[in-house]
Amino acid sequence: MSRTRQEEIVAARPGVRPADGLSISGVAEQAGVSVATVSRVLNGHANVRPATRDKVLAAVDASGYRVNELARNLRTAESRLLLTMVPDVGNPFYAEIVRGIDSVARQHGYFMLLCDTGADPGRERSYFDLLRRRRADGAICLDPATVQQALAEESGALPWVACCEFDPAVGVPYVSIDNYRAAGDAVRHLLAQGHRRVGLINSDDDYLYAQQRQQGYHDALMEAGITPHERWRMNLNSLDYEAGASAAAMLMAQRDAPTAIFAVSDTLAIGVIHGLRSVGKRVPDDVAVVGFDDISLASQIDPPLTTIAQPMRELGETAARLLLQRLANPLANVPGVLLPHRLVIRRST
Amino acid sequence: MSRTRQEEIVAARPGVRPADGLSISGVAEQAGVSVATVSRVLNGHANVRPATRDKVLAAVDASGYRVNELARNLRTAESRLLLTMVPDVGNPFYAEIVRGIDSVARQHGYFMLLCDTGADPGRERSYFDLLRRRRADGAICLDPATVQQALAEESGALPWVACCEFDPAVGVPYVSIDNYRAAGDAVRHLLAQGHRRVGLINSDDDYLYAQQRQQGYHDALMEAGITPHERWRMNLNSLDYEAGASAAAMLMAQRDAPTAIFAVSDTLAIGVIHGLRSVGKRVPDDVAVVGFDDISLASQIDPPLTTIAQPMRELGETAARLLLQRLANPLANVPGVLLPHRLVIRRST
DNA sequence: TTGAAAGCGCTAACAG
DNA sequence: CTGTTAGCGCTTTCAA
Repeated sequence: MSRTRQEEIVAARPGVRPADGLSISGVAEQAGVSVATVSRVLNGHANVRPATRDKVLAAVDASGYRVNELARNLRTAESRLLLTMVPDVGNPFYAEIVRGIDSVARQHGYFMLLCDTGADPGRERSYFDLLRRRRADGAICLDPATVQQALAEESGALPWVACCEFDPAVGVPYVSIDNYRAAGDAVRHLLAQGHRRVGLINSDDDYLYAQQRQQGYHDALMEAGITPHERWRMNLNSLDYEAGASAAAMLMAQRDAPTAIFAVSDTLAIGVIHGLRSVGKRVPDDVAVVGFDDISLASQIDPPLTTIAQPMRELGETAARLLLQRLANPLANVPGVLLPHRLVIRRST
Repeated sequence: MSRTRQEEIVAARPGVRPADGLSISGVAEQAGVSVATVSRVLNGHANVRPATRDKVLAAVDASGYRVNELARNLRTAESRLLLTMVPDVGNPFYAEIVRGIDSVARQHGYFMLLCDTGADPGRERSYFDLLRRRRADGAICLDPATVQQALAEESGALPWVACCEFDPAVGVPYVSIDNYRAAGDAVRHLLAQGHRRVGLINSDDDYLYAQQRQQGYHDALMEAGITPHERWRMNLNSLDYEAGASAAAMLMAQRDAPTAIFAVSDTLAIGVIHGLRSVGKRVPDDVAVVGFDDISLASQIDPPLTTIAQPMRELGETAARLLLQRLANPLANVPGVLLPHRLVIRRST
C-alpha cells in the first residue's frame, strides 16, 4: 500500500491540554462553598442541604467540570477498571465471552477494557503490570496455561481469575467447561457414525485445554477399542483458518487417511473443510468434520458445522462474577466453576 | 445452562489489598536515601551517583516495589493509555485494525485498551468519560458517524481521531479509504461480468460509509445507463451472518431478482452466500456476490469471496499516529488521510 | 549529587 | 449541615 500524507510526529509534550485546569476547588469557589461540600455532592452523600446541593450542581455544569479520577482513585485506592486479556481478539470465540464479562462488570459499576496479548508472555506481563501498578483493580485471563503459570509465580496475590483456560495447580479462581468430556463427546459422536479412523487437529499444547481435549479424544477412541495413530494427529500453533486448511490437506495425503476429523476450534474446522475441498474431498461424504465452540459462523458455512457448543456468554459472566467476589473479599476462597457444554449436530458429520 | 456453584457477591470493600502498602518512601528508607533520589533513579535521570543508584535499585527489587502509576499520573497529568472504541469486537474486520493501533501505541510507550461500544451512544459516551476524567490520554473511534457527531458536540476539544468511519464536518482527524470509489469499483466489476440487475445489501445508514458506498453503487450503475431499483436494496441494522442470509433470501423472492449482489461487508456477504444456497441458488452461476473488507475468512469459504480489500493494519497504524500527533501538539492541524483499497477477484463472481 | 518540601485533585476524618 | 485539614504516592523545583 502506498505512502500516506502524514507529517512527522513531534516529541510528546506531556501534561499539556487545551482548555483545561478546572478542579474541585474552582467549582467550590464558584458555588461559594468548600471543597468538602462539593465532594459530598459529587459522591451523593446524604447530608447536604438541598439548596447547597443545587448551588454546587449549578456551578458544576456551568463550568463543565469533571472529576479527575486519577486523583479520586489515588485517594480511594481503586480504579474500577477490569482488564480482560485474550490471546487473539480476532478469534470470534472470544467476542461473546468478552460481552458477558463486560455486561456484568458494567452492572457493578466497573469498566472492562480488553487487552490483546497475542498469547505472548511479554505482552501479558506488561498488562499485568497495569494491575501491579494500580491502574486496574482486577483481571480476567484467557491466555494459555503456560503463560498463566509463569505469571502466577511473579504475581502471586494479584486479583485475577482464569477463564476457559486454567491450571488447577495455579490456585486461581477459574471458570471453564469440562474439556476432557466435551472432546470425548465429539469423538463418540463420530464413532457412532461408524468412523474408525478419527483425526485430531489440535492447537499447540501450551494450552491446557489442548492437552485435555487430546486426552478426551484419546480415551474415547481407546474405549472403543481403537488405538489412535500418531499420524492422525496434528498440533498447530495457530487457530487461523489457513492453518486448519493446510493441516487437513496434509492429513489427507497419508495412506489410510482419517475418515473423520475433530478440530479443537471452529475456526480450525472451517479451515479444515476448505482444505478438504481443495484436495477434492467432500464433507461429510468423504470426510466428516466436527469443530469446537459453536461460533455464530458455524451454522453459516457449507456444510453447516457439527460442533461442541460452549456457553460463551455465561463463561464470561461467571468469570466477571468470580473476579468481583475476589475483589470484594480478597481472603475468601473463590471456587472453580465448570459449566456444561453441548454437542450440536449439523451437516458436516 | 444450569446453575453454577457460586456464592453471593458481598459488598465491595474498596482500597483494601492483601499484602500491600509499599511506597516510594519505604524504598527510600530501605536504601537510606530520600524519596527524591528514588524517584530520580526510577525515572532514569542522569544525575545520580552510580553507587547511590545501585543502593536504590537493590532496595527496589528486594522489596518488589512498583510505582503507583495513579500517583505518578496525577503528578504528570498523563496516563499513557489510549482507548479504541469499536462498534463490535466480534467483527473480524476490526481485529486487524486494532492490531495496527496497538503496535504503534506500544512502540511509543502507550497502552491501548479496547472498548466494545455496541455502536451505542450511551456506552460510547461512558468511554469518552474516561478521557474527560483523565483516565486515558486519547481515543480512536470506529463508531458510526451519527454517534461521532453527537459526541463531537459535547466533547469538543477532546483528543480523539476517527478511523474508517468519519464525517469531515466533525472536524476531527481521520483515516479511511475512499468508500465511494471502492463501492463503484465493486459494482463496475459486476457490470463488466455482464450483470445488469445488481442488488445492494447495506448496513443501516447511521454509518456514513454505508451512505458513501450506497452512493458509489448508485452512481456506478447510473453511469452504465442503469437506474437501480429500490427493490434491489436492503438496509440492515446488523452485520451478522444471519442478517445477510435472510436479506439475500428476501431479495431472491422478488420477480426479476438481482443476478448479482454487492454486500458492504464480508460477514454480510458470507451470510448472503449461505442464504442464496438455502433458496437453491448457486454462487456464482445463478447469482454473483461481492463483499467488502477482505477479512481472512473471505478466501476460506466456498466459493472464495470476491471483495474489496481494505488495508486494515495500515488503517490502524495511521489512526494511532494521527492520535499521537494530536497528543504531541494539540493545536496543530492534523490532516485527514485516505488510504488505497483494492479489488480482490475470487470465485464468487 | 542529594534532600526538603510543595503540591497534583481528591476524599474523609474531625470539628464546629 | 458545612468547613478545615491531612494525606493518598509521586515528581519536581529550590537549596544545600
